[in-house]
Amino acid sequence: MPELPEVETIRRAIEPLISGQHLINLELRDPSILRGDTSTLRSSIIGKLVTGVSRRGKQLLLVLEGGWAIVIHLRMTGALLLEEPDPSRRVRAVLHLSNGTRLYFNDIRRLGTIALVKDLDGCCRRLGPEPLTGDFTPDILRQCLAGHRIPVKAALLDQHIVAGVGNMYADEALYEANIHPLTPANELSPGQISRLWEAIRAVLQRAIACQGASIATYALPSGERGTAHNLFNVAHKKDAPCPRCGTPITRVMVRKRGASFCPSCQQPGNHLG
DNA sequence: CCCGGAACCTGAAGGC
DNA sequence: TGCCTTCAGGTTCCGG
Repeated sequence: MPELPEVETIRRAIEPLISGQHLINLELRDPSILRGDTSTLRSSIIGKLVTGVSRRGKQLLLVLEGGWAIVIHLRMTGALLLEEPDPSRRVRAVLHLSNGTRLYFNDIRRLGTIALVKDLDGCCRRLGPEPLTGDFTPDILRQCLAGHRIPVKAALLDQHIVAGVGNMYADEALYEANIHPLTPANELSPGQISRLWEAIRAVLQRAIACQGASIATYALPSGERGTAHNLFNVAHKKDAPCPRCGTPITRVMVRKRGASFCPSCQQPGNHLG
């Protein structure tokens, strides 16, 4: 599933190909994926210069001249491909650039969305902090989690608390920080906050270096697969031995979401350090 | 604010 | 073999 490392990998791949080009056409093969005031906005972005490609959380932002932007969210099964896939029946939209580059928005389940926005700041304002920027400190993380009695696993998945972390990397970060997923977010000790902060950043950076995790349908724009899943300790590892202690990895449901963890290394009430 | 549940969506996997 | 149910997971919305 595309989380922050996967979206960042896609951003890095397409940025040099489309930045500085003009958007010739936004071909909508399945108009239902488009969000926002469609007809007016669509006509106002055609022909615009793409000034850059950025990312906010799991959202890919194609920034256009004049304050416009195309905001792409891949959700579960979305992909941006440089070549038309075969079969092509799941291509929902195609972006045509002035240098001939085409970006195929492929999405099996049609949960992914494309939004055309004028107010980029406004559309990202509700997201929590970016975990890989310099202003994300342990104290910022502490502030984000304060006041939330919900399980820390659920808090990490809430994009309004921290942006970009999804199910896989939340499980990996909690494992690396030795924190039980059901620990109330506002009951983490200073030491746990500090370890979790470090773990979130390490897990995400490592995954970016591996160009993302291709557990299911995720692929780079080139069609290649990422290799970050080879580093996973707990995510999608139910019943496998914990790399540290050998205890089989357990999977439980936390607020209707699967949570994989080591029941020995990540015990509740581990307020050590 | 806090929480649970449903909805969106399709393909894989499991039960019978 | 085939039908049926469940699950997977990101996000939003709605009700208590």
